[in-house]
Amino acid sequence: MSQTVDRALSILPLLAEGPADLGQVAERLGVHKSTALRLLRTLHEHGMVYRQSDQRYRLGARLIALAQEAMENLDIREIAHPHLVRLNEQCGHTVHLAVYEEDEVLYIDKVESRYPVRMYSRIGKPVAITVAAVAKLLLADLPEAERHALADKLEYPLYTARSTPNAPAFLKELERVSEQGWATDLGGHEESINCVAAPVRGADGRVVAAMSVSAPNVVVTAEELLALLPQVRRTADAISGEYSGRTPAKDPV
Amino acid sequence: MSQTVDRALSILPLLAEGPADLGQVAERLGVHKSTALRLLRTLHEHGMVYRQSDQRYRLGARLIALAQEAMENLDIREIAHPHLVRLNEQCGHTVHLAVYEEDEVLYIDKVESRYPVRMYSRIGKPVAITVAAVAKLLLADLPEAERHALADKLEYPLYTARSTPNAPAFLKELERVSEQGWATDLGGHEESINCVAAPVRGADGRVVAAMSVSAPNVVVTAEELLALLPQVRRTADAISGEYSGRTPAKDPV
DNA sequence: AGGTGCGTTGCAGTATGTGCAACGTCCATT
DNA sequence: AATGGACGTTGCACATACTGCAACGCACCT
Repeated sequence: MSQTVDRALSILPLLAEGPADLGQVAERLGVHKSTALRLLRTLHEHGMVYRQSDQRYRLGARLIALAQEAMENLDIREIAHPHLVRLNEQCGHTVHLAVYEEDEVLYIDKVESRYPVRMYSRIGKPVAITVAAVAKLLLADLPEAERHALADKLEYPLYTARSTPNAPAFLKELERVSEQGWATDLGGHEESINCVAAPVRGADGRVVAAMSVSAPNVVVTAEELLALLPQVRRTADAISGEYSGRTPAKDPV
Repeated sequence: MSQTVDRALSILPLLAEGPADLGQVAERLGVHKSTALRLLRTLHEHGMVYRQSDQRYRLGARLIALAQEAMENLDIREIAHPHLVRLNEQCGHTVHLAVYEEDEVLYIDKVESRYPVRMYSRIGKPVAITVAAVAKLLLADLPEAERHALADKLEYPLYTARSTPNAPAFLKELERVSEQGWATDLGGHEESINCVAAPVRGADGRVVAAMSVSAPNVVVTAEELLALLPQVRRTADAISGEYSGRTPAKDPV
């Protein structure tokens, strides 16, 4: 809606790919160098971009700090965390918490496995939306129209032979997940990694978050991991209960 | 430099304090509601803000994802990580990596303690700049003019009785740190937590990052922690060596 | 019904952002 | 050393695109 702001914000994902100089930014924005310069300067004043010693721009520290605050403001994370830790203490595997927001699913908390083999994933990282167990739960709860629209819009990268191949398969899987109330990802993202996930629901029954336990084949088989399902569901339900009991977070006066 | 972008970006830290509705945003920006609406819409299109069910705005998922990418692009983090993990395996305590950027010091990596007592800190979180051991190392290396200007600009919150009280004390401490080549924080931030830190240097000898080992009094005494100094310095030097040896990261074609 | 608070829309005026062209600087090349 | 090119930077005139206003719609409350 606002051209100037629109252009300025378009610079950020561009820089996320890697550092770029003024000319590159101007070219990719399709504007004159002087225009790009002024936008970058404004972004710089706010600490959103940083000018490194070779004069090129990259994303700045304030951006990272802001994102940090954004996550700390999510009350679901705060409530869930101790539960995730407890589950990790019981089973030893990696535990994730994820939320859905406008076409993206992202991890907002993680407790590392106590086994030597660690998974590659990070808080704040967008999830492989078409295969991850937590993503299935979050999307399965969307209103039908939105769910279909999103499924059509998505791409279906074939990470492995068991990745969800296309929209119809995905929608079918979502329905199955919706009925059974839990989800799995058996090697759909990385060949040797399996996950079991359960939904966290708000007072109105809508899914507000999803949590999962993940472990590589070399540690436990898929069957052994599935045996943890009751524990995972109990944990998710406990979080749901605590979350529903509270009044939604208000501003601190 | 660009008024519109400037205003739009000013919304973000404002929302970082907590969700806000249109009226509040407009008021705090000092602009008309319709103006604020257009800015918020533009931010929304880019996923930087999210409109929750009660119509209020809060920071959005794309912001978090961007920050994530920003950190993954920091080559120093990538190089340092395995070293941090190794140090953690040796000593068991929490290990941090931090960088300085335009008046802020922030953690860019962390390996959790293997003792049951965990520290409160998070990747991406700005560091208590006047007391943290890593901050001392990073600031001690700034050009004198910049260092003095910054020291004057800072605030000196008294977290504990041992917090750095004011600019002169801070500058004196920085000189000491600069000479000895390492730094400590002995209960300056939280009464019972101590840290030992060492600098990571680039090929030109400038400090590009700093790493620290932290542990609460209940686990080890300050003296015991200080005994780890040689190990910490060795680790930091190893990272420095590897970082200097490499050509600075270029765009992947 | 009537009133209040909030988000939203269309519009006219002009402040504000835009592209241009020229300049300075640094680096590579001859 | 001298020349050329690439890149960031500046000042300026133009008109686009942003602003604030006022009116509207809507939901909620009394």
